[in-house]
Amino acid sequence: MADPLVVVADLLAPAFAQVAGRPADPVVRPSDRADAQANGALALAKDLGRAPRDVAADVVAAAAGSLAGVADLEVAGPGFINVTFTPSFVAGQVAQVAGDQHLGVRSVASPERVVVDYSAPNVAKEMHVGHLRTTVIGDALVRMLEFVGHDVIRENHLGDWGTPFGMLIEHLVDVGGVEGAATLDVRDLDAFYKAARAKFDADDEFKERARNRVVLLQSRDDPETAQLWQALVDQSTRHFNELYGKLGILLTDDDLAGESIYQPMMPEVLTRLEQAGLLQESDGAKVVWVPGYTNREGEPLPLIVQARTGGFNYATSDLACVIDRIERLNATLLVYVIGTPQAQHLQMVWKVAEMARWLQPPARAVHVNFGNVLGTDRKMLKSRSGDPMKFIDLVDEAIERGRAAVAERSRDLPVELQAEVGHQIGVGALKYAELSTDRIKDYVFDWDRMLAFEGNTGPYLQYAHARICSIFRRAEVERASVRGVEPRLDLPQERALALTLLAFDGALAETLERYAPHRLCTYLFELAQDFTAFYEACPILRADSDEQRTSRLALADLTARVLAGGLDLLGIAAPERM
RNA sequence: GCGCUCGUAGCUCAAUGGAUAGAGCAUCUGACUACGGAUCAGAAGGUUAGGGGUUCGAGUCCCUUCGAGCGCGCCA
Repeated sequence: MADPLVVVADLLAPAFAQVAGRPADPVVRPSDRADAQANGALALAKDLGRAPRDVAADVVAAAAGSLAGVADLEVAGPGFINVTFTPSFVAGQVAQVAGDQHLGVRSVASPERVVVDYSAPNVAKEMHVGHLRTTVIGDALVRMLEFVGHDVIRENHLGDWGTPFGMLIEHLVDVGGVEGAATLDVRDLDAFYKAARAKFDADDEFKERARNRVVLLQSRDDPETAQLWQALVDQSTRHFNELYGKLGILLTDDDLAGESIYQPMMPEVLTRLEQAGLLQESDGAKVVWVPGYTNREGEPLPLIVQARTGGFNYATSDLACVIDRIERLNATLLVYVIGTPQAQHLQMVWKVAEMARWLQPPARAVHVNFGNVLGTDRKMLKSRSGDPMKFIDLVDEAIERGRAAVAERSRDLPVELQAEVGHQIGVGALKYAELSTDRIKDYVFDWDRMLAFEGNTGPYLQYAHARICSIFRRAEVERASVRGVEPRLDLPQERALALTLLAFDGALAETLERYAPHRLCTYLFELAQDFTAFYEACPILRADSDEQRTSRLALADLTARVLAGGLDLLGIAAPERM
């Protein structure tokens, strides 16, 4: 309960209720013109048919004198109530946060079981920039949801099923079968896929083999086919895991929930749709008509759950997936971190799941969508060959650039640390660039900017953190020793830093409400800026007195912990030296 | 044709319907021996694509025009 906004909201609630003549909650928000601003009077004035200023004045009068920790309440503008805290109140709150393992972040009132579906690469296909987005954003959300107390299940919805596997498996047979899989160059899965596709298109005999192989695969009772399929999956996941490892992504083999595992459930999905009276036939296919959706000709648009040929498709498997997550995993919140182009498909699947009463309150599904990654030419980011940029190339280049920067600028860093720190900086820059802008919009990918180490970048935040660690090294003071200290907030920079430190909880809450990691990034950037301003204006090691020095060390320590903690929630390392 | 998303400073981006639209980069002016200069203080830079509407109040909501991108029946 350290967030001053919450404290003020609680304190003002009785005054609002008194003026309203009924329970009424103030809307309290941060403000750059005061410590906090309550603007509930504006909405209240409408209900009461009175002037906002008068209502605000009444609230202030009703609250006057009863607010511990508040130095001033002032009616401003069209009816805002500006709140200014007493320095001792702010200092006390900071000391409380500093003494809290959780850095003042409240856990959610009612923890839920949450499934986060993210990354979802395809077997025998190279991951590209699109996967970078879902992987980095999804991973950050997982960390944050867990931090506030939810029970989070990660699911990597691997693309490991479907008709392409006929040609992939036959191609694997041609290049050496199961033993051949081990020798595949995992760095060039696309070449494998393309070779298979080329043969499929050019060679009728191969095409026939591929079709037969799909039948064998789907029958699920041919050991040789299963073995070949497994070899492809294993080889691919090895590659994915290598990437996740380099990038510091939480996903492991335990989180794999590929499309293949839902195949056995497909007939049941149809049966249950039938029982619910939703299943219809159209042009020989089994479909569910979804209200509100039309096709090119303006006719109703169905969700096809069984093709004319009898095969199931991804709509069916996504429905099975919803059932599985709700009924087997007991999840109440399904988070899908998937690109915007899938929006209509997901909406239709969920609509059907609702109509069938599989997906109903409290359970609900959320689409955490995201825009495209563009090159500096404002067109989709492509490699030189014209294909989408490979994920692995981006990660490797980030690491390389991070290391180059460290080698150039951190010569005094022990050599054995340089490679590690360079890696952390490169990966941090890449991830921060992904996370720091509104995910819905397209964003421009620019190495030079993300690694410029200036402005709103990962390295800037890491630098601010490393500087604080450096202060403690020089001061030869144990970080933990200043942790109970209540800081003195004499200078404006000290006060500003303290207030920003207290806003961590609110920033994280807003981030999760909107599934918008860039909110947390913006907060951390402001915190780092406030710290450097404080750092310039308030000498720490050369403070006027021991008391002041300890006070400032305490502020510095808490800043470092919030920075490192916040970066950790984004999946970014905070090295102590760089 | 229908539908969805986006359009904010030269560039890259912020802004739960709230006061004078904020940062960073680039540009310009500065900073006692640099507690780590990967820094800080300041200046300049805007008809929020155009038009209309709702509201006490609109970058934000609604309508419309223009521009960019994406999706729309048996691939996933």
